Amino acid sequence: MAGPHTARARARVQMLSEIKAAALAQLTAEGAAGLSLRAIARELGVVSSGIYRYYANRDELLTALILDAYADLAATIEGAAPRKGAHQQQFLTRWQAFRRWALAQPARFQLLYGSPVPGYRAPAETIAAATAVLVALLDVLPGAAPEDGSTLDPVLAGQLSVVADGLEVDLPPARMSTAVAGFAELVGLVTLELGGHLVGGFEPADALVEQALRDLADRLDLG
Amino acid sequence: MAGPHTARARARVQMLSEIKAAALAQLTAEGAAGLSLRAIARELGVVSSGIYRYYANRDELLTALILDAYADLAATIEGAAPRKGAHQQQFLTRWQAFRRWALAQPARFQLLYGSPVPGYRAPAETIAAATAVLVALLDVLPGAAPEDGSTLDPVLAGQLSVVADGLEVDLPPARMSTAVAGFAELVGLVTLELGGHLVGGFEPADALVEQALRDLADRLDLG
DNA sequence: TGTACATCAGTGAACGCGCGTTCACTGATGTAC
DNA sequence: TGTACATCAGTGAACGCGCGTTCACTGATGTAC
Repeated sequence: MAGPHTARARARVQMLSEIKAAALAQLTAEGAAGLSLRAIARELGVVSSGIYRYYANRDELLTALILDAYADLAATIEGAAPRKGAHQQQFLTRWQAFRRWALAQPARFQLLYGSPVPGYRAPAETIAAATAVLVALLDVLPGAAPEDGSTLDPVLAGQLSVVADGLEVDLPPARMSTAVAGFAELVGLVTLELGGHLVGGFEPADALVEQALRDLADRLDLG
Repeated sequence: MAGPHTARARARVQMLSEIKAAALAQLTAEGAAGLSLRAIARELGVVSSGIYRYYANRDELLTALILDAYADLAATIEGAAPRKGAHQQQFLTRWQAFRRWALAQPARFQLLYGSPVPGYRAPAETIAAATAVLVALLDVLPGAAPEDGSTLDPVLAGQLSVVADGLEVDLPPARMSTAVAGFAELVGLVTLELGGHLVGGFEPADALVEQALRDLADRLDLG
């Protein structure tokens, strides 16, 4: 728990982060499935078995990369707009920050929201880390309930309450439903954009996403 | 172009499809990055170099799998609801068919909409095949323009018209915008569901998706 | 209907490459007295 | 401040494995006359 007090401990911290940096570079070039401990060792000028002083195996390194990415993404979103001022502005800024982060670092986005890495089984800690992102997005929505005469399926309403409680956000089921669907919309837009599915029509997709988010803001009673 | 008239030609057609079937099984087990010609050959009881009589290389096989998947998905959507009767019913049935296909064959969905396969460069034909899916989804929307006093960014409106023309669907920009965003929403919902991002809250996500699609239908002036 | 030739599916060996992980080791760094 | 011992980062060799692709070949199938 104590910080790095010795030269050895400081070197260790540095090496851990160099390994992750090299891994990220590889992720970008090859995708998660191509992540290779030997290639990382080569990159760092270290013999391949040396990596095992730092990560017990490939999966453990992948987990570290995933946890880092979730934390970085959540922090980026939060940092993009403080929780004050007009809700709509906060909303647009934060949700667009999600996209900007993904476009700037597509490999990390794919690591989090892309195809599952074959053979890798995510440990439970990653689920907790994932929620931080959703919380950062939902945290700027107003909690006050709108007229709740909506016709929501009772099972769904129950699920939505449970999730809202779990995330510790104060959103009524109807708005929560819209917000979760909106999150899926954002993930989908970025996925399509990165996958080149919007080529030939939109591209850059800024205007399309802007419009989608403004529409979403309306549905969330912001504005 | 003529069908298989000789035993040799018939055997060839059969072998092509056996290779693709084995490849699909592998895709399911290992993901696209783990697709191996040697493993396919082993599976079919053929020496590894034998595969090269059928596909010039790994990329060519991948392309064939992608083209097949797009075609199958588009056909499944079209087959789910004929173009007659209430628009909203057609819409819900077709869009839900997209999700059902994806849940039934997650590996194929990931191949189309998941992380790009490292080292694989999709040829232009795949783009054409991809549009068939979108057309199948958009084809059931009514073409009549709603009141078009919408405040759409003119650049975006232009892009939307071009895409609508390219797809040969008759949708005004405002509705096209909603439809494309809605497609992203569907892709995102399925992506999150398959990625296990909805675990602990929704799951099965049937009610969530149903609600999202009904909301979307409203925005599209169906119903 | 029969024969000569061309096509092509599948073989088997090889090339050159990469991977994750284990293990016994060396030598430098850190700790306790 | 100095010495004896413990820790641990990094080495180098090895195990056992898998991959895509090329090439010269054989023998069965198909075609033209």
